[in-house]
Formats: sequence, structure tokens, C-alpha cells
Amino acid sequence: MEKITTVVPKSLEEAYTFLKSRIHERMVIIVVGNCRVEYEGRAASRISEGERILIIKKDKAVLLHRPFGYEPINWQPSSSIVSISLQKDSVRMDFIRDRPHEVLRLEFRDIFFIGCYRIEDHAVFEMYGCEKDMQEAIVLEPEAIEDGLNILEVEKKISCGVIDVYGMDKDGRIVIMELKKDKAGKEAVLQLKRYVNVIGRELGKNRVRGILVAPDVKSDAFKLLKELNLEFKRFTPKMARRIIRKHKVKTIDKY
Amino acid sequence: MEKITTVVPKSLEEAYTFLKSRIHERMVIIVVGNCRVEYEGRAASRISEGERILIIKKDKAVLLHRPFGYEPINWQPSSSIVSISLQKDSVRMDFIRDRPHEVLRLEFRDIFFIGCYRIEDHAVFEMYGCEKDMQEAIVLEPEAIEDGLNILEVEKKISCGVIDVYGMDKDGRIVIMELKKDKAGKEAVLQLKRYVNVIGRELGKNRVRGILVAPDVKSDAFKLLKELNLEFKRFTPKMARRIIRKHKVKTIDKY
DNA sequence: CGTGCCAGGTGCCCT
DNA sequence: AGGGCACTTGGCACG
Repeated sequence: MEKITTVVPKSLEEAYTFLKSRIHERMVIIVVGNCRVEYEGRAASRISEGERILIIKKDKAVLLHRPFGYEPINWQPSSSIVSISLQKDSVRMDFIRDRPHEVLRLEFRDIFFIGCYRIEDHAVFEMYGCEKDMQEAIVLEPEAIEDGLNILEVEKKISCGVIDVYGMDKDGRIVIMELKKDKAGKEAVLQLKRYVNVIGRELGKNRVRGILVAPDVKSDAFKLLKELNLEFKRFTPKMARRIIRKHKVKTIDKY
Repeated sequence: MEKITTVVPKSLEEAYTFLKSRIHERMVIIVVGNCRVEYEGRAASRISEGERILIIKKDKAVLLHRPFGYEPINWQPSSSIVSISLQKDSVRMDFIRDRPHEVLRLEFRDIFFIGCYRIEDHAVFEMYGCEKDMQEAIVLEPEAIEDGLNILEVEKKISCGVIDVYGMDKDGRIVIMELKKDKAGKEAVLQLKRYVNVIGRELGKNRVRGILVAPDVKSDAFKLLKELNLEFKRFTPKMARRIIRKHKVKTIDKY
């Protein structure tokens, strides 16, 4: 059980034999070779021969990469069924998943390299600066949005949709906040408008305010916002991080 | 200039020396090893040590993959600046891009494997069953949507947004079609409504119809559709493919 | 399971 | 460069 095994096969047969013995094991397999591809599922695609890099992960997630570009040219998310067979002039690999039913077929005419890696990674991935951070910061410090604001609920589910932050202003009016971590577009404005409409219908139109909370708004979206009688408040993920850190320090200081 | 070069380095120094000599060349480089990662840019992230696979492509697109899962844990799209340095107990790699300014730093404590691949792929990728196909099919055969429909324009740009297909029905009313290749949700309905509003304001509300063209609609979206006085027409990418193929055959038959 | 919605989304095309 | 929008989007949380 080597951690790493690499092969530069002399023939397709050799490549096939080696891959067949490893492909169902729980390891990462990398294949570099010349293949053509057919995919059929939600959509369908085809690409003729070219030199590409195939990665089969431990959970049978499959990625086929061209020598350039960020995105894989073809892929299969995890839980696909894997099969391999030796054809007349090629090694064929089928990766199948159900729900949705999708088939990815690679036909390798040439295999230059195979690598098998028994690697482990149990680390926890931490991400900062996402929308969730903004939400958390506003709960910790509502005055970051405006004085006298009270947060009543977060992720409030209504008939069709979810209100990011739901509160009440110093005059007793309901405040609906839609958060965006990036420059907000029209969808954000319309999303907010829908929520304001729904709540407004319940509680009375002039008892409900809608605030788009984001680092910026696209110009057309801002016009739309004004037309729809909604408000904008600048707030960035970085501002959120600062607030969260401040309150964490406070919490620690207590002990 | 070997097509493939692989190294199983005995030390970090050896790995560093080898990588340094190759990292700026136009080839695909794969590194397998134990690293920790920091990213800072639009957002920020951090992950402690774990065994991962790094891919540096010819265009300096960078992908860092865990041994499981479809998505890279960290990455940098193409055109990033690459630098490498030997630290006390690690090999450090920085991948930087401007606009937006983002920095990805990998700190390898251990490198098990390095592979360099001089590969070429100039094949053309063909994709079927996308929204574009539906558009093409409707232009070729408008009666697939309804009898007497005439297509006037495709991808019609209006004040804010793009109308997928724009036509006129047998009674002379304008028909605005919003296409979706998958089950349509609320956004699709609202998108359509916006276009109908804009055109309706110009030409008179009751001279404009809006049709959502998709394989299916989510139930809430359908309710919203009805409320907003819009229509739904079932049409799938597969139906589109059939129409396109039929017309291709016709075209060939002519010659 | 469907429904809603975020994402360092990415990519493509247009003005 | 900014805006609009599709994508085999993927992924997650929740009814």
C-alpha cells in the first residue's frame, strides 16, 4: 500500500491493466493522455481528441481538465459509478451518476501517465467575508445600519422566499433588509421589493421599509430602487468582519 | 524538452529547485503534497495542513484540490502571477492576480510528487441542449410554441435586460418569450414580467403577452405566473434538438 | 426529495 | 470596465 504510485505505461494494455486494478480503490487517480469525450445528461457535449488531465477523486468525483483554463471541460460530481474497459484502440472509461442520470464517456487513444495518491485531508476550511458574516455583524451591532434599529429575526421565511434580516426601527416601523456581499443588481432590488410587498400587505404598506444592504449598487438597480421607494445602506463584508472581531474580543475579555 | 517529467523529491530543497526551474514554463504542473493555504481577495479563507493536489495550467490558472469533492478548495483563474520561494520549513507559492486584487498563498510542508506535462489540446468543444438551442429551434419553427406565431427578434436589448425571443401572434399582439432549459423558478417569472412591463408601457398593456418557455415551472413560480397574467409553454432542449436536426436534414436535402 | 439562495461563483457577450 | 445573464452551474440549508 504505497502512498504514491506512478506509471508511464508503454502500451494501452498496460495502462488498462494498471487502472483496472486501482480504479475502484479509495484513492486519487490522475491520468494524463489523449482522449475524446462524450457526455449526455442534463445537456450533451462532445469533444474530439486532445491531451487532457483526468482526476478521479476518492469519492469518485471526476474532473477532466484541458491544459488551460480554470474550469474542467467535462466532469461528474461525486457518487458516480465507474467502469473501465479495453477497446480495440482505446481505453474506455464510463462515469455514470443517477439523479440526474448522466453519462460521461472518455475514450483514451493514448495514456502518457498514471498517478495514484493515497492522501488524507481532514482540515477544516474557514471562509470569511461572506454574506453570513454581514448578517452576524448586523445582529451584533444593528446601529451599523441605523440608530435605534432592533433585529427581530434572521432568515425569516415568508410565503415565497427568505428575508435576510428582519427588524424594527426607532419609530416602530418594520425594516426588511436584503444583504449582498457584492455590488447589488436588479435581482436584489426586486427580491427586496417582493418581501416588502408581502409584509406590507399583511401589516400595512406604510408600516414597512425595505433596505438594500451592500457594498454598492449597480446604477440601474439604484434607479429602480428609488422608483420602488426602497432604501440603500452601504455595508461591506470587511466592515462586518471588524464588528465581529470587536465583539469576539469583548466576549473573551469577560473571562 | 521531455513531454513528461515526474519527480518524487527526497527533500523540500529538491522539490523547490525543480519547481523553480519549471514553474514559469508553459506547461501543466501537478504537485501533490501537504500544504496550508491562505487566500485574501474578494473574500478571505484559510485552511490548515492537509494533503492536496495543486494544478498549475499553461495559462497559469491554478487549482488546489482536496482528495474529495468536485470543487477546488482554492484557486486562481488564469493570468495570475506566480512566485515560489524556499522557506525554513516549507516551499511557499504565491499566486497573485489584479483586478480584482487577490492573493493565494500555499505553504507546502511536504511535497510527495511533482509532474510536468507538455500537452496540447486544440479541439473544439461542442455543447448541445442549452438555452441557445431552444432559441434556434423556435426561430426555425415558431409553431412549436403556437400556431401563427411570428418571430421578430432574438436577444432583443431593451432598457434594462435582454428579451430571449420577441415575436407577434396571429392576432397581432406582441409576444415576449423567456426561455429556460431547466425547471423555471421565480426569477424567470419576474424577469419575464419586467420585460412585459417595459414593452407594455410603450405599446399598451393589452397588446403584449408574456410566455415562459421551459420544460417545467416550480409550483410557486407557476402561481406567481398566473397572478401576473403571464403564460407558460412547455418546451424542452430535447424537443429543440429534434427540430434543429430536422431542419438541418432539410437544408442538406436541398443540395 | 423539491425550493430557495449564496458563491472568491465562472464564462460569454454586449455596450 | 460595467452590465446582463446562462451554466451539465455546485453546494447548503430547510420544509
